[in-house]
Amino acid sequence: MFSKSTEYALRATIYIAQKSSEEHKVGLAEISAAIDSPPSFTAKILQALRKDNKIIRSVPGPNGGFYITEKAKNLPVHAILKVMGEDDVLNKCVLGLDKCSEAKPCPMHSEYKFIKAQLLELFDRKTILDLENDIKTGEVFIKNSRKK
Amino acid sequence: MFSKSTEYALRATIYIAQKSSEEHKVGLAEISAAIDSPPSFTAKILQALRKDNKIIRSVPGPNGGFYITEKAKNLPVHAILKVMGEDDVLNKCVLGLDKCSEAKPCPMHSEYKFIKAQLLELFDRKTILDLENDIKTGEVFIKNSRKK
DNA sequence: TCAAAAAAAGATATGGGACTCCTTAATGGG
DNA sequence: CCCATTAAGGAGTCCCATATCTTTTTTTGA
Ligand code: FES
Ligand code: FES
Repeated sequence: MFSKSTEYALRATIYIAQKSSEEHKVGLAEISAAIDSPPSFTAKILQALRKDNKIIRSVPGPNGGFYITEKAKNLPVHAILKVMGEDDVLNKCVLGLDKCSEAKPCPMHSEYKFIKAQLLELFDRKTILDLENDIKTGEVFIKNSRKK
Repeated sequence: MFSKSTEYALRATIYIAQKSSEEHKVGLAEISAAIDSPPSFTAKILQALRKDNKIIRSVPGPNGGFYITEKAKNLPVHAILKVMGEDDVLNKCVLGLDKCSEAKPCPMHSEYKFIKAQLLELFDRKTILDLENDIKTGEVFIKNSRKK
């Protein structure tokens, strides 16, 4: 559904939300270990998220790292998708028409549109804080089991 | 959602269903013009669909081309996805875990699973014939408007 | 003020999807 | 039987997402 970059962005953001605060930041090494992502590549993605100035923040130097404000935790998943340039992924036509629209629908559209609406609603409603809480309260994961 | 190849495969199959029969086959040039896809690339995709021996058939030579049997028209969209190797696209985890499962769910899973189920159901229920009929009866398209 | 720590930035692979082109094989009509 | 027609097959190009490595900049704390 999403690119690797976006998947890492989502997982990293959730982890940062879980483990950091303005007083206690988390470093790149810890993050990429926790979400099982390539460290250098994750660095690039975190840079992108940070430059956006809305989602995460960072500070270099000793005891530096990444963190997220309580306010930013209320942003919906959609905000991350937007920064990652996948805002329109869900407006893509199933059959590959230029765009999925009521005006020029493909043969799948009349049935797909309801599912699409649910996806849009979900990514718009679910906040970073929600995802963080899910981890606290339920048996959910943001990392794969150790492979080999 | 799907790769370009798969999108072309779906559109091409629909067009072939619409315009061909065992007696009247349609050629590559006509197909790629009708669905607005690169001819040479489309040829590769049609080869793949043909080799599967389930979806479409073809005959070379004068008056040759591609066609689909009435029986094959009853195959679900899912069958095309399978041939194109995108069978598991819908079992991908939103956050990029190895697989989307109840056993090891990500924080999006509890809500996403219902949407996923609808997608799976749709691709399993909707047949090639259904899509063909949609074109006949409704205002739907399998090609973009001419661009410059 | 200096050194260590950590992120930022930049430069450089790599693999695969998307697409092209050329040659080969099969078919049917005359 | 030959030739035009059309699909099949194979080799190769291009670009971008993914990923790595190195160097620079910023910050902290001793
Ligand atoms: S137009 Fe194709 S899915 Fe909406
Ligand atoms: S496990 Fe992530 S979507 Fe199902």
